[in-house]
Amino acid sequence: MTLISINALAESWLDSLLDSGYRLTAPRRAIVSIVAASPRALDAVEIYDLGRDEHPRLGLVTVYRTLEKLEQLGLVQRVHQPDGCNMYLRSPEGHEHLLLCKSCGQMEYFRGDDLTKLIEDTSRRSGYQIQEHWLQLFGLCAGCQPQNSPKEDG
Amino acid sequence: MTLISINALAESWLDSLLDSGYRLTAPRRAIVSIVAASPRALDAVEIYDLGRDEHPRLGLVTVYRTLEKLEQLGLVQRVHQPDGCNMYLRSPEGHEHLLLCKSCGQMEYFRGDDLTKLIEDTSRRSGYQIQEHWLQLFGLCAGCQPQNSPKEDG
DNA sequence: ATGAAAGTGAAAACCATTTTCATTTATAAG
DNA sequence: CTTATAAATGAAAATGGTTTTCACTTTCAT
Repeated sequence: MTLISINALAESWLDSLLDSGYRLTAPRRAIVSIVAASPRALDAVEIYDLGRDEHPRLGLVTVYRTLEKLEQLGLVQRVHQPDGCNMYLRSPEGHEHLLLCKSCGQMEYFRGDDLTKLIEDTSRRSGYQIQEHWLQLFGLCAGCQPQNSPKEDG
Repeated sequence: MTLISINALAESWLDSLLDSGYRLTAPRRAIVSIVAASPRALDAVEIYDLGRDEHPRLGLVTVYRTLEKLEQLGLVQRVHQPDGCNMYLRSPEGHEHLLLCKSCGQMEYFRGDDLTKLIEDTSRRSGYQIQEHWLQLFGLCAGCQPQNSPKEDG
């Protein structure tokens, strides 16, 4: 994703906020520019710290409130961590799932087309009407894998 | 699962605790009997409340500490909720995934055999070495679905 | 410019979970 | 059956991410 398209993404988020009746403020612009540009999930405090470079008076509360709005608009996805905390990541196009590197925090989306069948099968067998699902894979990205180790059985 | 086998399950958990060098105490017996017998995921406070019927002096802290041990022994599985809190559920036999009813809290395990292929494919395509995964489906169990509503597009 | 409503941020509140620490208890040894 | 001791307990306090409160500021329509 180039700088130009990242800026376009941030602009489109600001447009969405406006379209939904929200106002454009300096704190929101700072938060939007950071989250739209980040290829990895960030937690609220990271966004807060980065945001204060751009807008020193920024408050952590505003970070949470803005993320909540961006999530409601479907622009940002909340990522649940094993420790119960949340990180925030721009939404993918269409429905994809998350792949997170436990070492560097890098994330990628991947398409889970196969999952549709799994969910349908499970719904049929169990009788459940399935409304929502979480699939997150955790591991080591290519760059974080030990380069020298003999191949392992994983 | 019959009463007899539930009691056997609780006994086997107590044996596991002993085998790992832990002591058997009244609070632990109460917690084990509740969690081993429950077909649905319970949160810490639910276990605390149920546990005090059996052992009135039980403390919430002990519930957390015992659940931590049971989880480490692989006997209990922690279920992450969308709100960030945790519930606790006896572990399935082998690797299965969770299906939770958003209405009544009933849960079922289902086998995600198909997921193995998805994970392998994703690992190959992304270069990630995948170590862990979460798959949880949320919906309405058969009993909680609106019986009278006209069929919907879900 | 002006006013009303939305937005902000510091501080306080919240709440699930964890830590602290003095007391109690299970277990092994005698 | 005692006794010693290390583990376990529970009340209270601490923690830490997140949310609420509220007085003040800012946006935007007029």
